[in-house]
Amino acid sequence: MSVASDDIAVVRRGRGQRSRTGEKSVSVRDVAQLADVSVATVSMVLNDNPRISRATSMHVQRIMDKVGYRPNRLAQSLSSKYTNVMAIIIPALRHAFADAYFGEVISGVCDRAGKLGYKVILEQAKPEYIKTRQYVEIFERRYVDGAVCMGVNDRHQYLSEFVGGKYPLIVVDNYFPQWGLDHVVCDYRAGAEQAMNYLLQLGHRRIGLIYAAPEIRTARDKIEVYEEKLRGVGVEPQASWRADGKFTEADGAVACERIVTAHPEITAIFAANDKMAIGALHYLNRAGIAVPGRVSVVGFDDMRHSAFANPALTTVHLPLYEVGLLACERLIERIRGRNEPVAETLPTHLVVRDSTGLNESLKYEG
Amino acid sequence: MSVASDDIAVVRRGRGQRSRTGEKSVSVRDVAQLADVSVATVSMVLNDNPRISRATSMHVQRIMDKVGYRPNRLAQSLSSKYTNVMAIIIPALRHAFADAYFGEVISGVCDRAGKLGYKVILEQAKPEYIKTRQYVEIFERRYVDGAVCMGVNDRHQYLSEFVGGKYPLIVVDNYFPQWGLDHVVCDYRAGAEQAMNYLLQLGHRRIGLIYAAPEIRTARDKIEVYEEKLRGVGVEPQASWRADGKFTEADGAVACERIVTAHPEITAIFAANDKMAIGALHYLNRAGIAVPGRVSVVGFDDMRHSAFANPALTTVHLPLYEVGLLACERLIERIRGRNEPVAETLPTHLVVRDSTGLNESLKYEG
DNA sequence: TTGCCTTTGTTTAACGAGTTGGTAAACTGT
DNA sequence: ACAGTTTACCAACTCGTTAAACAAAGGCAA
Repeated sequence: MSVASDDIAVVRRGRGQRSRTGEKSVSVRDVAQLADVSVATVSMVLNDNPRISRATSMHVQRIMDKVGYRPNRLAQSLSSKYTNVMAIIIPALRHAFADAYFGEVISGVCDRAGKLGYKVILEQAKPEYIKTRQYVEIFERRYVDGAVCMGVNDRHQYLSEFVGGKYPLIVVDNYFPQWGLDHVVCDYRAGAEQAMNYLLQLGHRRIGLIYAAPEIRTARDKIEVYEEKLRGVGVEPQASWRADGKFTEADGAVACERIVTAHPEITAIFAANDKMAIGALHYLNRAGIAVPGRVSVVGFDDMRHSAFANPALTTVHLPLYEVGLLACERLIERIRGRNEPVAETLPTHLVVRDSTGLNESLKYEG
Repeated sequence: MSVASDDIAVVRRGRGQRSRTGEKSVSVRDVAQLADVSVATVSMVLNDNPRISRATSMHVQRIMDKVGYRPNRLAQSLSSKYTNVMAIIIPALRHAFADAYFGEVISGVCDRAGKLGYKVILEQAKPEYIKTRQYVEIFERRYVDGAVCMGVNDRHQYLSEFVGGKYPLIVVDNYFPQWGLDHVVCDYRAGAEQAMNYLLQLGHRRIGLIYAAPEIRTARDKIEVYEEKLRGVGVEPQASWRADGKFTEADGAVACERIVTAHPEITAIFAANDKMAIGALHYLNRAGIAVPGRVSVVGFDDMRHSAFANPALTTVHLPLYEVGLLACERLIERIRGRNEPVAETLPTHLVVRDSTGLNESLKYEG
């Protein structure tokens, strides 16, 4: 017996992965040997295959616990078709992850993914990234099973490569009806209507618009609703009532200044996101223009800190965290085999705070 | 010749991984066969091993391009010891990724990681995550080669498992001298000194403190410097001059209210981060307390939108993006074999804006 | 001509799992 | 006691890549 045990050592010769510090990690083979069963049995225990008896299963489990066996995910994925990893692709803006907008969605995706056994990798779609087709490379090289794609605009033709569902992809907060992709979006039109209706109710008629990124379908929706709503009350929107704020505080402030100085008759500003709205508030404060006394401001997104702006910002709440949760779920369904495209639209609502008030000029008119 | 070619088909029987849509992907074997060389040669071409002649290399390259061969990363990692993936571990705060503080660091890590050929996965250290030791599981199951760890506090004993460098880990913005881990931190003490020195220069003596998370070493540093600096000018800091703002706008506002109502003699507030400072500004505005007229406010972090607060926030700038870049670099060095711990400290500087001014009460005293 | 590097490959065994056809052994029914 | 069935498991191969050991041919000096 004692001599024969050498054979075991011989069988294991050369095997056993060593970590960078030289420790060997335990594999199925080790467990199988210790439990005195075949590797197949261990594998089946691992995936609780009904072909294994409860007794054997418990026995093997105990051994696994004892030696601290952890199945190597690389080996698992190599043979199993799935990696259980998804990518989040965000645009290559400066310090994009520091943007609360993307952050909320990412939080949602990560929370749900973690719960469903998926890991999440982060990808930034820089020009170089697009040019070298990395977005498809991550699939071909088996980094991920699927991708959540945010902040894409109409010029991003690369999305067309995902038509047909060869590689699972879900688009967040934009939609491409022509391609039959999955998407999860907030109801941007309804949100814009809520904002505009409220301003109109307060008596505002000459309303400025700080827009951004008209190459994004959902951003264009806001512009269109703005125009429709004004025309709905018989006001023809002037081209110079609007300016591009590029979704940033700084450019939002500049846009606001441009609009307000050129058109002192403007009594309200609709900003297409909170960052620009906060930029606008900042300019108005500096310029000594009372908010909401002389000019009302409405934002869009309901970022967490917008409630703490001075004055607290009235804005349209977007369920971005929920969008993330749902996008993650739908993506996993697609990974698991669904083939018909789905399109989810989540409701928005207006959050009234202190940056909006009655159109004061009404007092003199009425 | 034509008959013998059947053998080749026989060799390939049963091989070829199929994607979920049923297409077979091309492997080294396919390339080898087409190029009429061995798989080893293809592998060596891939890693441009000098043992391969230029001619053969070019020939194989051409075939790879033609058939669109993409090496399977799972298989590569399985045999190569490295995964080229790193984790970012952040605390389990609600919607943590939407926090600009973490976002800046994450941006830095991602940018540098992408450039150096690493992918980044996101992990949230929820209680459950800690309890089941997932932070070590990601190493044992070969998800990652290393981890960047943010927002850890002194109660997070799990970090002690990384002592000795078995698994590469780098700690951001906190330090544990006793464990010999790698860290990259901002110079929190210097930052706090810059803020306090400035307030003292402006003539403030009765200064309130909105602190948070004293279980974090770097957060404690700010508190200690606050006390030291006050004592340095002969003022004994009162316990009730301070309140916990929990790093959020809402609690920052509450903390500010508590301090200011209990101590009307206070002329300045030092907040341990910008979010709490913005909460404080919000409260002060609502309460009709002039900033900086009656109370000055200094923040900490220099979040992007702090410049657009009303009034624009004076704050201590932290090079968080650079911290991310550096953390990523140092981590990769550690992965590649460095064994001595490193500790990097990055300088901060004060950004003076509009929320701070001379102590007005000096007028009456002087 | 022999011996010995170099250069340039190839053969083959890992890496650590999943999977499937096959088959002893233990039951069941008669 | 014997055929038929079920249970419980194993051997052997799979996935796609790396790397160590081995081999053949060419160059060059003694």
